[in-house]
Amino acid sequence: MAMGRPREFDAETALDQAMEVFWRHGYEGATIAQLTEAMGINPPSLYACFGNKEGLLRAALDRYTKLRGVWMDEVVAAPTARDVAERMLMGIADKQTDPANPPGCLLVQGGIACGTGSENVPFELAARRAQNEDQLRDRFVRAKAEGDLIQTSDPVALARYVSAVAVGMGVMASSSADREALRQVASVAVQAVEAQSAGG
Amino acid sequence: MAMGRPREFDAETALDQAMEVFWRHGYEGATIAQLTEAMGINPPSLYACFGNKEGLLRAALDRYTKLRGVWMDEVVAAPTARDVAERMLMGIADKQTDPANPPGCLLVQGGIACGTGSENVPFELAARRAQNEDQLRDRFVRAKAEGDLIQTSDPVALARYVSAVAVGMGVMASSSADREALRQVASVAVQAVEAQSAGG
DNA sequence: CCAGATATGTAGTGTTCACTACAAATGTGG
DNA sequence: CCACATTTGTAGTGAACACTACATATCTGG
Repeated sequence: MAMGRPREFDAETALDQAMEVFWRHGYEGATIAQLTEAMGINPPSLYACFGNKEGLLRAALDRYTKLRGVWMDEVVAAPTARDVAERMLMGIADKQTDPANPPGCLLVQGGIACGTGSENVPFELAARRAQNEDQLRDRFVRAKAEGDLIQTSDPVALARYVSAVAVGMGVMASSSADREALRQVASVAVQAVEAQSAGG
Repeated sequence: MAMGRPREFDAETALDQAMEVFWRHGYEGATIAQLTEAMGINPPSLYACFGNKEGLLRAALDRYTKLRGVWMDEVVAAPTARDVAERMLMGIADKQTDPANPPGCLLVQGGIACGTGSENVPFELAARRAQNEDQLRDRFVRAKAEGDLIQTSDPVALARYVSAVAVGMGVMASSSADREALRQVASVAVQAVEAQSAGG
């Protein structure tokens, strides 16, 4: 009985636009005015759909990590730990300098430090980064079990390491590092994984 | 002829307090009210001494990089490229989890992404990080000339790599990574430098 | 002791922020 | 066609922000 007036905008398309604004300006740097303009809607529509600014960020993060999760599945499908690291870091070098997106990574750009009232935003981002790290860790645990990584290697530390390099590359990308520079970093970084690989 | 009323606070002590606030909340997240309270002064004193909020940040960054520069000199004094990397990254693991300071690194926490009107803050931070990278690069160039690094190694890429790892560790530290986790990352990271070292 | 100069504390300034009342518009079920 | 439910656009709301006018206080040089 009575379904109400239908929404006139597509939530996912609007989220993509919001994602870009957060990505470029960070959570605190992004204003509702910028967000609504990018999304092509007015503030009341935003609040009716996403609750508040933080709810919008969470929705954007959900969408970001969902897209990214598909890619991560391809990454961990690489045959060896070394190839996983290389595929991940080289892919990140390309993605973080893709002109179709703002530079860097939303999970870093979103907000490393925030002011009073937004203290949980950095934690929110950290939790999403931790998901990637867990996925890497599981893959490296398997690599060690398969004898691909040497027995003295620590899969947890390796996953942390690759994750840290990825974050560092994201910060570099956001401060105008070019693709070649990021690839150089990735190339060197992979050598540490090689050093823990059997026959490497 | 008439020197005026003397300042009642010590500028460097006040800067240390401001530094901590920027470190913890980022440039945009830090408010003048928080800054003045931490510094123990009133807004007019702040503006008379530092110009504006951005001027205060620059002064805090100057002080931060000055203190850090002393430490970096010790780092590059290590005998080999490998030891330079180890000393730097292990030292960072300790410093970024020192309870005497906010977690992470001011040059990252200060603001990776900022809103309209503060666009140059991220560049300001990036420029300071680049100084460290340059210092590392010079050291690695020397290491290669000395035969400490193998002839196929790229000192520029190596410096970029170590710098990227340091930044990544900073982000990890700010999201509650403990000292042991950072040391693990440092330990793995050093292996990439070892792989480019003569006799490594 | 006085004039010039700078610092300080109080108490604001205008602006921008996230967020929302409200009425009009647009749909559905009976 | 008629309640009813929900969305939309306009136009604000109070709060927080960076920053400052101004009177007072505290110094130096003569």
